Amino acid sequence: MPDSPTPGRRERKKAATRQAIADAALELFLEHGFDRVSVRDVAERADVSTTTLFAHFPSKEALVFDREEEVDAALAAAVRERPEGQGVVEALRAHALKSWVPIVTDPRRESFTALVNGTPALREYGERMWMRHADALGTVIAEELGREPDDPACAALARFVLEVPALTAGRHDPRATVETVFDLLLNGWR
Amino acid sequence: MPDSPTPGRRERKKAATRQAIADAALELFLEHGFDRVSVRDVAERADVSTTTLFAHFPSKEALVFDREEEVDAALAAAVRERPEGQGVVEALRAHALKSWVPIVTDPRRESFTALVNGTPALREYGERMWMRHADALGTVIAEELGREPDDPACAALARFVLEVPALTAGRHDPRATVETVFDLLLNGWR
DNA sequence: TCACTAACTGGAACAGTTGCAGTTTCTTAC
DNA sequence: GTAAGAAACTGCAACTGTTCCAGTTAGTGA
Repeated sequence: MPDSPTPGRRERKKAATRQAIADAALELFLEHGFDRVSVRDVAERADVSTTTLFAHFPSKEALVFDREEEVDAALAAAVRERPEGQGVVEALRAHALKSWVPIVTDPRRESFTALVNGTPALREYGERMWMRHADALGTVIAEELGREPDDPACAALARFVLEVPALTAGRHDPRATVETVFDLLLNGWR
Repeated sequence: MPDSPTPGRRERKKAATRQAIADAALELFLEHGFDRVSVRDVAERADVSTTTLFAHFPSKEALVFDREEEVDAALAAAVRERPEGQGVVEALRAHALKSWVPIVTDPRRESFTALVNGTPALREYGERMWMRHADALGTVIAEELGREPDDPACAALARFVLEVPALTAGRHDPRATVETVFDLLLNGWR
């Protein structure tokens, strides 16, 4: 949060435009379905040109996944600022339970989750974006453990941890699944 | 190999057309880069209409990943037909070392690998296609161990194993990476 | 040989995305 | 306060992947 003190009119208007586009998109997608709404429709509803829309979002799918920064930072923090003596895996388990599970199970997000899971393009885009954090997380883990930045075991751990949300998707008990998967990561197969 | 005995002229021609398209695509992609070649170019070179091209391949990316069947079958076989007393993880490790590593390290594939790894769209498409085998593999593992077909630990193991190729991409010693990752899967994180 | 049908064709159309030239609106330095 | 400069926005045309459609060609099987 570096720029709380009134970012100037221009930046405020820009943010407002972006928000208007995202809102229009979500509204239309939830009402008619992602595939039956064109980006021109979204732009129309938000009262901007499609050119402007693409100046704010790199793709149609990105309209749905607004606000996904801070993830890198949150992951890094979870690892770096873990309690004295706690292992990396345990720290990530705690982070998953505290930060991811509530999101998945939040009833207010139900329609949103249904939209994403019900649209292959969105689901895949979401997972792809999500997996982009793997490099950063792997590097942080390696750093924390004093290994080479591209240590294969650290890279593997990072990718495996990031698979967790995909593994919980559509299950009745996400919490239990998270526990199971982290047990596997910690203790190995058997 | 169910239809070796002369599949008839029609089927042979169809296969030839498909092959011509795939060949033309690879040739052009290797020469100019994936993004600088349009599907119309490919169709032109293969001397077919773009309509025909899309009758054989579901997307532009699919032109590159020809022939990727048998993967499900090979994975299932690796698990099911493992030696008496060998664990599932060890069986998959052996399969990875025997079947995947040689492909990645084959010098004849160098330019192909460079094309895929150098084109984000292709790399992501490849990984996505690859991950589609996760459900099947997870089910086979569960079955082999007498668990529920959607057992979370089995699903997790399947996804993790399928991440291995992605984890070896671009590393100087794929074999060592495979070993490291499977050690992690078998023994857990310390 | 003849009907049947799968493969192929050409072209139009649609949707996502980008480029471009020009306009509006905010910012900043005078 | 004003003028230069930059950023955001506009409208439109173009390109690309993909699909649709109506028709042609060429194996197939009776």
